[in-house]
Amino acid sequence: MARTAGSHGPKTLEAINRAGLRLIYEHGFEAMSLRQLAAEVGIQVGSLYNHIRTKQDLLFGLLQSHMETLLAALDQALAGESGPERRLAAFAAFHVDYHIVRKEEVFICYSELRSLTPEQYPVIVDLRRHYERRLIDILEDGARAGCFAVADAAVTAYGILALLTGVCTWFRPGGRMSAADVAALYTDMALKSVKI
Amino acid sequence: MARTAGSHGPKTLEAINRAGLRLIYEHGFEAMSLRQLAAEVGIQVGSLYNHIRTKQDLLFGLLQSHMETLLAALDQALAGESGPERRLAAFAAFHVDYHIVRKEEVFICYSELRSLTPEQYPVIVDLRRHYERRLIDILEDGARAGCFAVADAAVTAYGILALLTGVCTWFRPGGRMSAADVAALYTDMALKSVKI
Amino acid sequence: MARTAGSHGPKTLEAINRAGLRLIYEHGFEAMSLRQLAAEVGIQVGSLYNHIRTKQDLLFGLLQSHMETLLAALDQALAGESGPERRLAAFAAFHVDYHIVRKEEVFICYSELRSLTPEQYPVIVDLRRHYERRLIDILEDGARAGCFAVADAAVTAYGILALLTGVCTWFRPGGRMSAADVAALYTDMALKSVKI
Amino acid sequence: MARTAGSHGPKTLEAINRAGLRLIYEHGFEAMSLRQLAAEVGIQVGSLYNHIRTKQDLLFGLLQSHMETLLAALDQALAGESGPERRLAAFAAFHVDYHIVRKEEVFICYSELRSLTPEQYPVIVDLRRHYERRLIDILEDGARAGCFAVADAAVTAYGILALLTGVCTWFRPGGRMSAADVAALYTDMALKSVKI
DNA sequence: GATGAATGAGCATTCATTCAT
DNA sequence: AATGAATGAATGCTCATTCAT
Repeated sequence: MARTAGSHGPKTLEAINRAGLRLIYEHGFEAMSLRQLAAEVGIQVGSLYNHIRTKQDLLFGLLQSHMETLLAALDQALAGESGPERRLAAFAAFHVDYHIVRKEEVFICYSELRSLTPEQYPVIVDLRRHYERRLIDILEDGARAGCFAVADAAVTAYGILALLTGVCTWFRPGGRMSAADVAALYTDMALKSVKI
Repeated sequence: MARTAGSHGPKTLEAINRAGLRLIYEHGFEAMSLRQLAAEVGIQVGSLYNHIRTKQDLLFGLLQSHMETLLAALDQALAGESGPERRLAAFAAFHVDYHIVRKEEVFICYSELRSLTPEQYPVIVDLRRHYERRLIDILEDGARAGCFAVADAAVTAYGILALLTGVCTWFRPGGRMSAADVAALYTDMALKSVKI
Repeated sequence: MARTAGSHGPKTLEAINRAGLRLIYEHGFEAMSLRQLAAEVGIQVGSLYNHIRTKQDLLFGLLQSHMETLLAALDQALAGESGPERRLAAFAAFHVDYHIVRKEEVFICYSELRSLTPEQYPVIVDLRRHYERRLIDILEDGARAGCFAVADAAVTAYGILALLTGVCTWFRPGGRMSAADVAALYTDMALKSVKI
Repeated sequence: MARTAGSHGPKTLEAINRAGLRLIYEHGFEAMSLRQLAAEVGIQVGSLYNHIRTKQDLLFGLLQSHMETLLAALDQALAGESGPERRLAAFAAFHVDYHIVRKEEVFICYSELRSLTPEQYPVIVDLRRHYERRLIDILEDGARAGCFAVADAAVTAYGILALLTGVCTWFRPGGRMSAADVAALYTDMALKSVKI
C-alpha cells in the first residue's frame, strides 16, 4: 500500500524542512530524532530518505538556505538607503525585524554551527561573514565620513550584531512591546553606541 | 587492576566536572557521551556513577555552580561603586571580562538551558533573572536620576547584556585587541547606548 | 522523463542478468542490493520489478540457466569421445576451460546455494548431480574396463571435480600459464590420479 | 539487573566466537545478524559490544585465529617427516583430516575473504600463502630430487589443495567412508597426480 | 515499461544506567 | 572507589517490495 493521502512529491520535502526546523529549534539537532521528524511529517522513517540524503544534510540545507535568504533580504532592505547613518538605521531595523520573524532559523544558525561537518562549516561561516561584512562596511564608511566613533570596525560590528540579535532569545509577540517598538528602540541604541 | 593513575578521591569529581564542561562546550550536552567523558577522565564508564547521580545532574550542577559563582563575583565587582554611570561601567567591564575568562561555562549556560528537566530549568533561569535584575536596577536608578535615556529598562538591559555577552562567541586571546581593550570599548558602547 | 538510454525492452532483462551476475559474484547475493543493481543497469529500483519477480528469483534464474547451459555444453564436448581415458580427458579439459571462461557463474553456483529457498535448492542440486553423474559414469566404466584404479567412484569424482574447479578461484588471464596450459596440466593430473 | 547466570567474562567471548562461527558458516557473514548471534549466546545485542569491536572484527578474528592454528598444526604434522614423498603424504593426510574436523572454519575462510576490509584482506591472504608455500616447497623439493613430475609447482599445488579441500563441502560423518578412508584415498590420488 | 514515493521490517551500533565483584 | 559485563531502549540508515502515475 504505497502512497498515503496528502503526501506526494515536493510537498513532502517542504513538510520535512518545516518540521525539521521546528524540531531542531526546540530540541537541538543532536537531540532531534528522525523518528520524531517522520512522525511529525506523517510518513515512515525510511521514507525520509526519498527526500534527504542524511540527517546531516537536512541541517546543512536548512542553514544554507537560511543564510542565502537572509543575505538577499538584507541587500533589498539596504537598496534605497544612502549615508552611513541611514544605512546603519536600515540595517538595524531590518536585522531586528528579520530576527523576530524568523527566529527559529536564526537561532539554529547560531547554535548548530558545531553540528556541521568540517566541509559544511566553512560554507555557512563564509555566508555569515558576508552578512557581517555589510555592517562593517557601513561602520567604516561612517568612520571615514566622520559621523561614527569606531575604534575597531569589526569588534564594534560584532557588538552591534549581538545587541540586535539578542532579540530572538527573549522576544515573544504580544508582550509589552511590539516588534516595531523593539526595532525602534534597538536601532536607536545601536546608533547612539557609535555616536561621536 | 583497579585504580588508574590520577583518579583517586575527590580529585576525580573535579576532573569529571572539568572534562564535562569542556565536552559539553565542544559537542553539546546531548552529543557528549559518558563514554567520552570517562575516557577523558581516565576511568571506566561505570565508575562515573560513584561521583555523579546521572548525566542530567552533571549538567545541572555545572550550570548552577556557574550561576552562583557569577552572581557572587558580580556583587563583589559592584561593591565599591556608586552612581548609575559608574555602576553601569563597572557592570559592563565585569561582564565582558568574566565572559572572556569563563567562556565555556557562560556558553553552555545559554545553550543548554533546553537540556534541563522541567524541575531544573526554573532554578537556573531564576538565578539568571537575579543577574539581569542587577542591570535593570542600575538602568532604572539611572533613569530616575535623569542620567540615562531608557524607554524600557528590561528590554534595554537585554540589549546591553547581549552586546556584552557576544564577546564569548568571537573573542580569541592573542587577537587584534586585548581583553581589556574589548572591555573598554564595549563599556563605552553600553554607556553611550543609554545616553540622554 | 521516462526511459533512459539502454533500457528498452528485453534488452533490459539481459542487462539485469548480466549486472546481477557480476554483483553477486563480487559481493555475494545477500550483500548485493537491488539499488546497486538498478543503478548499474541505469533504471530505478521499482522498474526492476517489471522484469524480475523477486530478488530471490533473479538468483534462481541465474543458477538454473547456468546449470542447464553447462550440462548441454558438457554433452556436446563428450559427444565424439569414446573410451574411458579419452572421455575422462575430454571431461577434464572441458571442465577447466568452461570454469575459466565462465568463472562468475560457476563461482556463485557453488557459493550461493545456501541463499536458495527450500523449494529452489533441490532443483539446482539435482542439476548438479546430473553433471557429477557424467564423471562418475566415466570412472565406473573405466574401473569396469580395468583401466582406472577407483576405490569409490563418487568420492574419486568429487576429488577430481574439486581439483579441476579450483581453477576458477586463482586463474587470471595473462598469468604464467595460458588457459590451455592449465587445462593440459590438470587433465594430466586427473588422469594420473586414477591410474592403475 | 546486570549479569544473567552463566555468562561472565571470557566465557562469553568464547561463546560468541563459537556461535559466530556456526552462524557465518550456515548463513554467510552478510546474512548473519548480530541479533541472531546475541540470541544464540543468550545475551542482549548491545552486550556483544563488550566483547567485540564490530561485526567486521569478529569475522577477522575468526579467520586470523583459524589460519594461525592451521599453520601451527601443519608444522607439527610435518615435523617428523622427511623425503618429498613422505612429506607430501603427511601434508595430504593432515589437510584432509583437518578440513574434515574443522570444516566450518575452513569453509568460511574461503568463502568470506571478500567480506574483509582492504586492511584485513591481505593479512589473511598472506597467512594462506604461507600455508600454500609449505606444499609448493615440498613439490619443488620433489621435482629437484627427481621423484615428482611437476610442470609448475604453484599451479600443481593449487590443484592438489583444491582436490584435498573439496572434502569439506561434501563429507558427512557416518557416510560410506570414514574420515581415515577418505584421507587415505585422497592422499593416494595426490601422490599419483605428480608421479613421474 | 519506467518513475518516484511510499512501506515496514530490519540492520549495526551507541547509549545511559545498573550492579556483582 | 573502580571495574567489566550486563541491560533495554534508541539511533541513523538500508532494504526488498508495492503501486499510483
